[in-house]
Amino acid sequence: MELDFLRTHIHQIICLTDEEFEHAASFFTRRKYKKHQYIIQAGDVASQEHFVVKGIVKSSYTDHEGKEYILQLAMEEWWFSDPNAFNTGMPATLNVDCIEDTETLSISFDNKEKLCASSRKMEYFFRKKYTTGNMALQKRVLALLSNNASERYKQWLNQYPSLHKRISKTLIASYLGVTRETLSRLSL
Amino acid sequence: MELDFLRTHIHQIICLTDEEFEHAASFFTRRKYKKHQYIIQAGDVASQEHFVVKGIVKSSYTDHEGKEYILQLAMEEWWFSDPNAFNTGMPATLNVDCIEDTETLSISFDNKEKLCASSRKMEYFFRKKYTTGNMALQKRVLALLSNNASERYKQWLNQYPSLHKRISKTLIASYLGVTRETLSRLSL
DNA sequence: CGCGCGATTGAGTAATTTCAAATCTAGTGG
DNA sequence: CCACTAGATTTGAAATTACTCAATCGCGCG
Repeated sequence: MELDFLRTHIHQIICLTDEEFEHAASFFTRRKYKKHQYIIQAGDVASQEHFVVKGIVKSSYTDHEGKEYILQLAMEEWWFSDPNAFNTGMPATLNVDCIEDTETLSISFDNKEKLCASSRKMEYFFRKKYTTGNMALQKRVLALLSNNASERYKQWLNQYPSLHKRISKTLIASYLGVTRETLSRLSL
Repeated sequence: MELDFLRTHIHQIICLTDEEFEHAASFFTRRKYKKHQYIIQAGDVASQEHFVVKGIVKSSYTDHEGKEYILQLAMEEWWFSDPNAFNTGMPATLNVDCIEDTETLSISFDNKEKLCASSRKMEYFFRKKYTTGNMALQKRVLALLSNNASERYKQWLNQYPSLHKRISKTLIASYLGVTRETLSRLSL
């Protein structure tokens, strides 16, 4: 069941009793989205943080010229949101839509705060989640600063071997910050 | 005093009593470094997280060709470490050294965990700190993906107006991911 | 069969880097 | 106060990388 998947995920970091997990789970809602459906749209409020149970979503920013830049490609066991919108209550600037049919367990900002306030372990869990998120983001900044297109692509293939079968090269290019034509020309 | 500065900083997010703050403060050690001195060196363990009381440090990665890429320029009221080394115990891959004489309040990984375990409010504080850190990192990723050199420089000047007087353009260039020659040629 | 979409290829252009040299500037010692 | 030096910044010209726009290819599916 979907909740088991969340439970396994949480248990990689903390150990919850059945009651503790059920308490935590009660703050989440289960959601289903179809391929190409939007989960978050720029301009809307984005008060939910989502845990991917099944599927893949892409989180992206579209600039004034209509060019799209992908911030995250989130598959099973990843969390996503528009962090700025989620944490500040401001309108979303990102779009999130589904690359495959997707199921999530989602939690509102208020519920997340209530959950953290009521469960020491879950606050610890989310703190640790953010530290790993920080490490990943910093790694990506470093890659963008120091690696050329070919090296970034190689590193990406290494880091996410299971993703590249499920995602078009056009999207990978947009994640890496190059055009699809350039990605296509890379010799590796 | 240095601790007052930390206290003010913490109070932007949570409210601590005198005793609570003194308890928290007891986990930190005060440190002084001179300009050009290393605080963290690649290869060493980096078990401390640092809060800047005074001064500026740069956190950077040096690749096999000797090129340096700046991950962070941390001034007063910023936190820095080698996040990967700090959280995993692995040897540091980053160098951190002082651009000015610098004073920090520093906390070890173990002490940070003890502090969080003993103080609900401080665990909340660090969780919130990481969420804002995530937002900032994501903003930087987006800037690297979507903006050219000139736009990144403009955005940086806007975002950190007080920093550019204290930092050489060579370092700013390295932070922005361009050569100093390119930065020098930008018309803005 | 033919449409539609993603991937590739080609040619010209724009942005950035590289390497080298010239210029500027702040601090030091005479 | 001035000359001098080290470091930072700027400028120049050629080379490289990546982008743009356009055309072609490949393939699954109705």
